[in-house]
Amino acid sequence: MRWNELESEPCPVARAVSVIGDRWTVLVLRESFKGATRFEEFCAGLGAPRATVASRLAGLVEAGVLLRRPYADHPPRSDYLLTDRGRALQPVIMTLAHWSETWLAHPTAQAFDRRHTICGHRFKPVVSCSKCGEEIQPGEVEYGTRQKTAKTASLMPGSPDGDHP
Amino acid sequence: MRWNELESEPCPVARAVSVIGDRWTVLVLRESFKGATRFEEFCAGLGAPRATVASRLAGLVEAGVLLRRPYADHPPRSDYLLTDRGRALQPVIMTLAHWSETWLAHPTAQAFDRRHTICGHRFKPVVSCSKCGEEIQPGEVEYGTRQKTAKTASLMPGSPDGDHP
DNA sequence: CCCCTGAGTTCACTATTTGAACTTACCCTG
DNA sequence: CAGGGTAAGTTCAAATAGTGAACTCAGGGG
Repeated sequence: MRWNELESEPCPVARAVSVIGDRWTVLVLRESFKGATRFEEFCAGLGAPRATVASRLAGLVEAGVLLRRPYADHPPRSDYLLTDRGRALQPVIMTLAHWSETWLAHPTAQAFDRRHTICGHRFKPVVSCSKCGEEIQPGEVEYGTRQKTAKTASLMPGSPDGDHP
Repeated sequence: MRWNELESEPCPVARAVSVIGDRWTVLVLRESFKGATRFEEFCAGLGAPRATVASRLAGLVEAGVLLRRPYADHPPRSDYLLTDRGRALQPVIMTLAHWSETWLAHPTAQAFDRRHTICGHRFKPVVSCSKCGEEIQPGEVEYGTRQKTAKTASLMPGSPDGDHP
C-alpha cells in the first residue's frame, strides 16, 4: 500500500496521516502556528531543503489546511495562512509538544512557551471526556470493534527507559 | 538537515517528530492502542510491507514507546507492548482522530469508536487549559519568543474547501 | 551596472520504500 | 513422516522520495 492510498481509507487516523503524517509537514505547521507566513520564513525556521518546503506547503494547500494568498503581482509573491481546518490542528500540535516536553527530556530542551490568551498563563493541554467532563487518564480509553483494549507494559520488570515523570 | 538530526533539536515538536513523525509509525501506534501486540497483527492491520513494519517497531522500541517482550524461545517470538511513554501518546492520537473525523469527511468514513471506560460513553476529546480550566478554542494560543501569533485566513473570501463543520 | 531579496525550480546523488520471495523453526494433521 | 500452517523476520531489485547546491525570474537600491 502506497501512502497516498491512505487518504481513501475508512480509518480517520489513516486519513489524517495522509495529510500531516510526514516529518516536515508537522514542522511546517509548527512554523505556521508560530506565525510564519512566507516561503523564506518557513525555510529559515525549518532548515529543510527549499524543494521539500515547497512540496509540503503545496500539499497542505491542496489539503485545505493552508491558504495560499498572493500579496503581490509582478514579482509574484504569496503567503500561506492557516485555514479553519488548519487552526483546528492546534490541539494535535499542543498535545504532541506536551508529550515531548514530558517524556523526551533533553539537555538543550526548551519549552514551547504556549500561552492561553484568555487567561494569560502558560499551560498544559488537558484532555477530557466530552460526555462526563473528567480528565482522561492513559488507559481509560477503549477502542471498539475489536474487543480487546491496548495491552501495556505496566507490570513489566525493568522497562528500558520508559520511566520519566 | 537530515531528519535523524531532529532528535537533538531544542524544539519539543521537532524531537517528537523524530520519534513518531512518520506515516507508518503513527499507524503502528493506532494498532497498538487498538490492542495489537504481535508482528503479524501489525502487518495485517497496516497493509504495509513487512520490512517497513519491522523497522518501525524497532524504532519505537528504541525510543522507549514500545517494549519488545520475548514470549517464547526456540521459535524466538516476541510481542510489543506500550510503555508508559507510549500510552502517554494517547491524547495525541485522540485529537488527531477527532480532527480527522471533524474536518476530513469522507464517503467511507467510519468513526474510531473511542469509548471512555470510566463513564462508558463515546466521546470527543476536549482540550482545556490547565491553569484556568476553560476549553481552548482555536486561535486562543500564543507562542512566545516571536511576538506574533498565527496568522489565519479567517477573513479571506472564498477559502477553498476550508469550511466543513 | 552589480548585488540583493523573495519564491521557487532543476539537477545529480543518495537514501528509503515497496512488494515479493525466502528463511527458520516449531506444531498439527493424515 | 511428508506436507501444510504459523510466526517473525530478512533479503533483494526496482521504484520513489529526500538532499544540497546551484539556477531562474522579477524587481529594488546604490
